[in-house]
This record gives sequence, structure tokens and C-alpha cells, in this order.
Amino acid sequence: MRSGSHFAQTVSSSPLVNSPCEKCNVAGMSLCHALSCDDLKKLSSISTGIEVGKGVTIINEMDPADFLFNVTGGSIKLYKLLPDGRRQITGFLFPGDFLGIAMNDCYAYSAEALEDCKLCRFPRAKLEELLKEIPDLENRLLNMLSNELVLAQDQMLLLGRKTAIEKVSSFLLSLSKRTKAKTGSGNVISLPMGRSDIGDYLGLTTETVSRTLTNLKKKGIVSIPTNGQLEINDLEELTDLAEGMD
Amino acid sequence: MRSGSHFAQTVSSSPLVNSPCEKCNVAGMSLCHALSCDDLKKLSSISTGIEVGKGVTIINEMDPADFLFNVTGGSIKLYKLLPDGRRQITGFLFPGDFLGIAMNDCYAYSAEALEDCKLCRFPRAKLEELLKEIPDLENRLLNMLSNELVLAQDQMLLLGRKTAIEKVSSFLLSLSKRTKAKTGSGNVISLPMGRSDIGDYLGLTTETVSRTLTNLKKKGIVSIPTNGQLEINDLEELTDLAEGMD
DNA sequence: CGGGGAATTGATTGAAATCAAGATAGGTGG
DNA sequence: CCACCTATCTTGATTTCAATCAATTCCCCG
Repeated sequence: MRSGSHFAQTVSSSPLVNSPCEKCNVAGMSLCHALSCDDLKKLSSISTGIEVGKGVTIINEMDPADFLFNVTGGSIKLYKLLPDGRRQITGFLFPGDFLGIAMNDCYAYSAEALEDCKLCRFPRAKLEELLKEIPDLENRLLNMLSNELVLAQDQMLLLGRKTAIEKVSSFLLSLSKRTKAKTGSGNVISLPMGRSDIGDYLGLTTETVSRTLTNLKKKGIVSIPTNGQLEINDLEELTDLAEGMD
Repeated sequence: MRSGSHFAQTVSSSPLVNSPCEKCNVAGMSLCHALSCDDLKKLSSISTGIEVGKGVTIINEMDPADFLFNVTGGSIKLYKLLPDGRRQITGFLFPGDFLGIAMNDCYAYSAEALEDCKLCRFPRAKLEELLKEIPDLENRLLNMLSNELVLAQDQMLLLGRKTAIEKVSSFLLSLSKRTKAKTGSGNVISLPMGRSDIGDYLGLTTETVSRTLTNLKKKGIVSIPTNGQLEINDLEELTDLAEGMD
């Protein structure tokens, strides 16, 4: 097994978990947001709870896109590869996020669990039927996609025009905002991904990410108690750095 | 006036044009794809045809997103700016494309006409009402957004991990594919945007774009009869270059 | 406690940016 | 209709930021 996980190694062999939507911990922040009790039951009836261990590949770019997923626990990286192995991570997913965008019926990216994860799985065909039945669901999906697209455009600005320190600062800030939205406080953030994942997300190398973090640490802007955790000490300065105001 | 355009200078002063959806030249490739005649009439009733001249700013990032647009003629660049003026072009739009993605009720990017343009304008509030009435329309929008998101992820891979020659080759290929899908042939493509626009789209400088194009020309892979037009002579080689297979 | 992948740090290289002139061409006015 | 004028594009010289190459060092996990 690739990691110390106690979960199954592949999605196809993942244990199915009975986790009715009624008790879902991400209800209200996810696809199922603002659904009526009745509609929630319909959605629940086509969904299967699954668990995957750290390091497991959940979907593969170019595989037939038979399922869509909702993340209910853990974190996931999405990525695309070039023929020679260069990698671009297109996003990190956390509870409440949606997974499974396709083009020509094939997944547009691969997805791998950064930690042990819990997912809610929907057969695409059945979900599409349900979309016709429940306009609220379709509307919800439209809003989620629209938000994702806005974030994708922010990421283009970052990748195309920001310097290393601006990229890293922006990244830390966006994690902080997400954490704050969920827990109320965004000063201490968790970094479940490795330095090379951060590099592949920001269009940098591992070494540059490391150097840049050391730099922020030396300036006192952040503290790094462990490699998987980071504390923001000077939010204002970090914000300025992220936008090149220095 | 910034250019020789005979159209109005700003959107608010643009001439309204009577262009019923029934005769629309982009019907079937756009939002209105696969709508019933009845639904098309409803959509038509809330839309206004407008024309804008080359160089006109159609929407401004952070302005209230009161309207959505459908491009029916001409071409448009979408962009975001950093405080110091660095610019990232997030996309080029052509007839059939959709415009007006918002976040928190504000536009997520600015849009400027590259040429004299024709647009179909929808008040957001009215379009959202219509979405509830016409599930097919909502579904269509969902598909368009989903495709855009896939393209955005491709662009992240390009911006984060490709070299200058790979970026330029990929760009030319994507224009070629669009042209081919519409006209049947993709050998000769039109470049309505300037070199600096291409640079800001690919995360390069004007100079690097120019040098790279010269390079492709010297190798005989492309010909550049005029600055606004380009012919692909060796599609296979260009494809290899785009993916780093060289 | 000991092994090994991950992270950090240092030295050097290199691809693209920047700085700096010219060449070209598209649009305007004579 | 042609010539000028100014934007845009191209080309060249130099610099720079981040990549690459190369050791250590640090922890995390067994």
C-alpha cells in the first residue's frame, strides 16, 4: 500500500458505506444545498458513500466519466499530465467540493486522495435524469460550476503573470479564506499536500516553493510548526505580497 | 475614436439592432442550441441585439453583472488586471460564445471588442427567470459552462508547465480547431488580436511571441501572409511541438 | 532508534524578460 | 491615390528570476 492508510487501495474495491444524506456533514455547503427534504431523498437514493485511502487514484483523465462525486471528507488533488510527465495540478478539493467534470464523456483530469477521503458517488446517467426532475439541483450545479470557473480564471492570472512570492502568498491566502469560511478562523491552515504538489499547482518547482516559504518564515509573516501546518502571522502583509503591492 | 470603427464607442450608446433569434446566424451553436420554436420566442423576447466597435469595453471587472451576452459576430478578449497593470487574458470569444460570468453579482473579468462586434444581450434577472421555465435552456448553459471549465484547465496546464514554443503552438492549434469546427477547414486562421494580446493570453511577452512565431516561420511550419492571418503548413509538427514531443 | 522519502539549502545554468533600436504596415490626411 | 506617420511588430544585447543540478538535513513512520 502506498501509504499507511487503512482504507482500500482502489475505488473499485472501496468499501461502500451507508451514509444517508440526511446526516451528511457537508449538506448545506455542497450540491445538496437548499434542497427540499423530498428532493434530498431522491438524491440520496442514487448516491453511494465510498471511502478511499491516502494516495488512491479516484479517477483517471480520459477514462469514461461514468460517475460524479461529492467530497464529504478528506482532501484531493486534481491534475493533468503532459506526455513527458510534466504535471499541472488544477485544483485541491475539500469537503463540499464536486468532482467529475467531463468532456466528450471522459474525465478532464485525474484525481488522487491526499488523505483518507470520504466521497458521495453518483452514476452520471442517473444524476442527469434527476437534474431534469429537480430544477433546484440543476440550478445549484450551475452556480457551483460558475464559481469554479471564476476561480479557474483567478488561477490563470496567477500562473501567467505572478512571481514566485506572489504565487505562494496567493495560495496561502486562498487556503486561509476557505478555512475561515468553514471554521470561522483562517490563521492556522492545514497543508495536506506536499511541497511538490504546491509547486505543480503554482507552476513552480519544489525548490522554489521551499525557498519562498523559508523567505516568508524569515520575514515573520508565517510560522511553519510542522510541514503539514502553517500559521499566518501578518495577514495584511501577505495580502500585499499576493497582489504585488510591494 | 480609438480605431476606424463605424460603430458606437460605448455599449451604453450602442445602436440597438432588431435581430430576431429566428434569423440568428449562430443559432444551433450557441445558448439557443436545440431550443423549441416556442422557447426560442421566449428567449428572443428578453434579448436585445447590440453592436459595438473595435476597442470598445463591453463589460468591466467588478461592475455589477446586470447583463449576460451572447456573441453573434466579431471577436472579444476577456482579461483580468493586477494592481500594477500586469494583465492576463483569460479567453478570446467568437460567435456562439457566452459572456458574463459573475461572482458575488459582479463581473469576474473585463471584456473588450477586438473587432466590430454583434452581441445578443440578456438582462440577468430575466434570463434567470427564464431558466426556471425552460429546463432545456438551463441544461444547455450547464453544458457550456462545463466545457469552458475543461478548457480553463487545459489553459492552466499551458500556463503553468509549457515552454514558449509549446504555448504558441498550442494556441495556434486551438484557434485552428475552432476554425475547422465552424468552417470545415482549419489551415488558415485569423488572428484578430495583437501580439501583446497573445502574450498576455499565454503568459509571455510580446517579444517572445514574435520571436517564437518567427521561429515557426523559419522552420516552414507556418506562413504569416499578414499580421492578422496565419497559415499552418505542417499540422503534425505543430501538434508535436504543442505537447513537447520534440 | 534507525531508515528513507521529503524538505531545505547552495551553486550554477538557462529560458524568457527586459532594455533598446529599427522595420513594417495600417490608417489618415493631403 | 499616394505618401507620411505612428502603432505595432521584429530583431538584437543583456539581465534576471526561477530551474536545474547537487548535497545535506529533517522528520515521519515503522
